[in-house]
Amino acid sequence: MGSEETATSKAPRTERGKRTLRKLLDAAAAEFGERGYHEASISGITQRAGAALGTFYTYFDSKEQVFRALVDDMGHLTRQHIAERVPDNVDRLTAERLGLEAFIEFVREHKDLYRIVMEAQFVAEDAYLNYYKVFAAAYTRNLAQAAEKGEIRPGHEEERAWALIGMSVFLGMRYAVWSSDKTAKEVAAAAAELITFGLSPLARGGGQGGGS
Amino acid sequence: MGSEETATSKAPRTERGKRTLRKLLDAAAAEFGERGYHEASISGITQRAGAALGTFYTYFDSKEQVFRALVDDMGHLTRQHIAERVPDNVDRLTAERLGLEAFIEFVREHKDLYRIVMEAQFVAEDAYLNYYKVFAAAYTRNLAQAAEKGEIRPGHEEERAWALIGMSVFLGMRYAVWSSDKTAKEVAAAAAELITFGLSPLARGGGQGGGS
DNA sequence: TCGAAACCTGAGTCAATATTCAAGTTGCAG
DNA sequence: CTGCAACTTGAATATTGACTCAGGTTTCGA
Repeated sequence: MGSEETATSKAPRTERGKRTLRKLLDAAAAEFGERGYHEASISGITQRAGAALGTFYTYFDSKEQVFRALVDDMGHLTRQHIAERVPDNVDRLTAERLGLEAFIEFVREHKDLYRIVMEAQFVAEDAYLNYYKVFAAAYTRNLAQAAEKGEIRPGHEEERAWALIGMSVFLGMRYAVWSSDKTAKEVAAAAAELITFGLSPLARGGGQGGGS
Repeated sequence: MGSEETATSKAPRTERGKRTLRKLLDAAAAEFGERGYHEASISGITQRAGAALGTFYTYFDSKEQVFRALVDDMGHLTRQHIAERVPDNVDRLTAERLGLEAFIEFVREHKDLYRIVMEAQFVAEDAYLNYYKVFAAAYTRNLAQAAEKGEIRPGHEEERAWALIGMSVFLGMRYAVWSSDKTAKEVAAAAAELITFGLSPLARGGGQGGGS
């Protein structure tokens, strides 16, 4: 459905307008990311953008609207970044590892924006819900396909999808937002091992095989 | 050490005072849970509690302080509920399943309070951080012990702990907060299967041999 | 029973800030 | 060049809600 052009009436019509809109969006991302939705102020955004307070309302209807725009944008960027890093001819288990690695890297490069997505849960719940539902649906489908091909053991794809998303989000929070004391590769490798073999002592030989 | 008694000076000294404090805490939990931190108002809390606005400040210094008190309380309640449901003589893999089951049940019975914990990330980040750090530390220790006993394959206990916590949180959000279309048992069983054997098609069904 | 400490009350203070608007300034088509 | 639409400006408006306080009521030990 039309997730584009949320506010046609406010679209810029000149070059100058386009430049200003972009400055405002970047400034908004920085302001929301640093201070959180409620601490953030429109005047903070316009100051960062080097514009006057009133200019904001030339391009947006409200504080919440910019916020939503940023959340949606974030969904696209995340999916795009992961898709770029995961060739679609690899098997599911490899895709899981590469995907998680790409995700952690992405969060690291966009801490501010990622915070915005998480906060959306309390500011624009429907946008948040949508963000993860889209992810979960795609994930569930991928798992089901992999099960058919015999790449993974079949069963409970939906629960697995949510479980795996939760893993990614928390690992991202812990190892990308809060601290970067391990590389994305390391973390992804450890998690991939868990995802692939579980905790059972019976699987595999028993060793780790550690990363690089 | 002293994580108790955040505001000694404001502790109630009579029976009436204790009753009022309790009413305020319950009212605050309901108000924050339903409306979120910023939408919630002190007057909303006192109205629910059937008290006057000023009474609030007899027991709390600020809006944020009650909120923090609730987050801390939630940590205790969660751990307690899980501990009650997980006998400590069972092996780790069983404990994982029972723990997750208990967790989902708990979230279901305390949706409002659980929302508060999640929102703490943006209102009282240090309280939130602490909440999960305590969990992760205990989890990491449990995994390490289990590894020593040979109940699970050793390796990367910290990453595993965060991954498992993330799974629980997201499964709780999806299957307890957003919808209850599956029983806690079902969800826990599906996740436990993933945790135990991973996604690999070789585990379980395929005779792994392995055993000594 | 008495009085002081504890507690309760709610109108009023005060700061913050989202949003509006009337008056400019700039860009561009003709 | 001209003039109008697009854009910018920032002071003013309006609302909201956390927090205070001076004066009353209740509790409870002595």
